[in-house]
Amino acid sequence: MKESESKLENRNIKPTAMRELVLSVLSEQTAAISLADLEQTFEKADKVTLYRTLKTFEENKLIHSIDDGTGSVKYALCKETCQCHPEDLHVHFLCTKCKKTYCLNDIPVPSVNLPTRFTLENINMVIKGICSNFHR
Amino acid sequence: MKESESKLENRNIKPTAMRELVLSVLSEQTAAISLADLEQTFEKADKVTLYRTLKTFEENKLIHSIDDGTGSVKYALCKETCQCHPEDLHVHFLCTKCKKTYCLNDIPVPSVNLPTRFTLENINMVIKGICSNFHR
DNA sequence: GTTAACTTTGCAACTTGGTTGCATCAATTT
DNA sequence: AAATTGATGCAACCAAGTTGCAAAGTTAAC
Repeated sequence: MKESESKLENRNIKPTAMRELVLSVLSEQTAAISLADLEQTFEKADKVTLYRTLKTFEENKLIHSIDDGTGSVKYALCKETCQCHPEDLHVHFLCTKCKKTYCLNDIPVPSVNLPTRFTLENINMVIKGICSNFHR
Repeated sequence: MKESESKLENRNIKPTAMRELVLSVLSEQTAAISLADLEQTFEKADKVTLYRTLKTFEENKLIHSIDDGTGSVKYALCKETCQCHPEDLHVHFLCTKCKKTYCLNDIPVPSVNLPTRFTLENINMVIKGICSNFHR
């Protein structure tokens, strides 16, 4: 069995050809990509199918979405063990020059002392700035 | 001179009637509000005017915007001294039950040790969960 | 192996939030 | 008062995301 196949099945996603393709595209990325980005890597693929594929992946925690404030949601692969719980989350970085959004996998989202009676479910932390590609 | 007038002028915003009205609505809020919310508080006001008013306010740092991932940007008043620099920023909280977005003014955005060659400009940190209104 | 049941895919069309262009109106300046 | 500048309002547009439905593909049952 192909690796992509088992990755999908591990997350209880039926491994169709389309899904394996999308997964492989996602695996190649160094930055998070949007639905539109994904669409453009395929010459001929329906936006809606890709959209639903991403939704399925996200629901099953194969990928996570990042709202970086640019108006288009980005997606990136989760780590094998990720359950998308607060302790699994990492910081994201949006470069205002190159417009790319990176997972800073090594930087966990810092914990916050919420006032009592506030229950935490999820945290979205996006840092904007200039990335190393523009500092060289 | 009215207080709202001077608040506007302090931020170099020409105090028109419309702008004073919008400012007063913003002042009344306990949660951040969207353009659509704002539109509804006025019986008769053009969406575009309100939109541009918010833009002007934001550019001049009278208010700040929060992208809470709901698909509509929210706005809230800045503190008097706010320059919207990283050290001025606070955490925001989106309640998944009541759908309101609150400024947690007392909780500064925690500082993050970025890898070298990453320059920080801004941070958006939104915590999702359930707010006190639903814990009573 | 054929039929039935279910899932995925693809097309069209729509919704919503945000945005721009342009004409009009108000206010400030000379 | 005429001229310049800025604010407002209407219409129309744009992009991202989303839904409905039919066609194609897959799986299961007989």
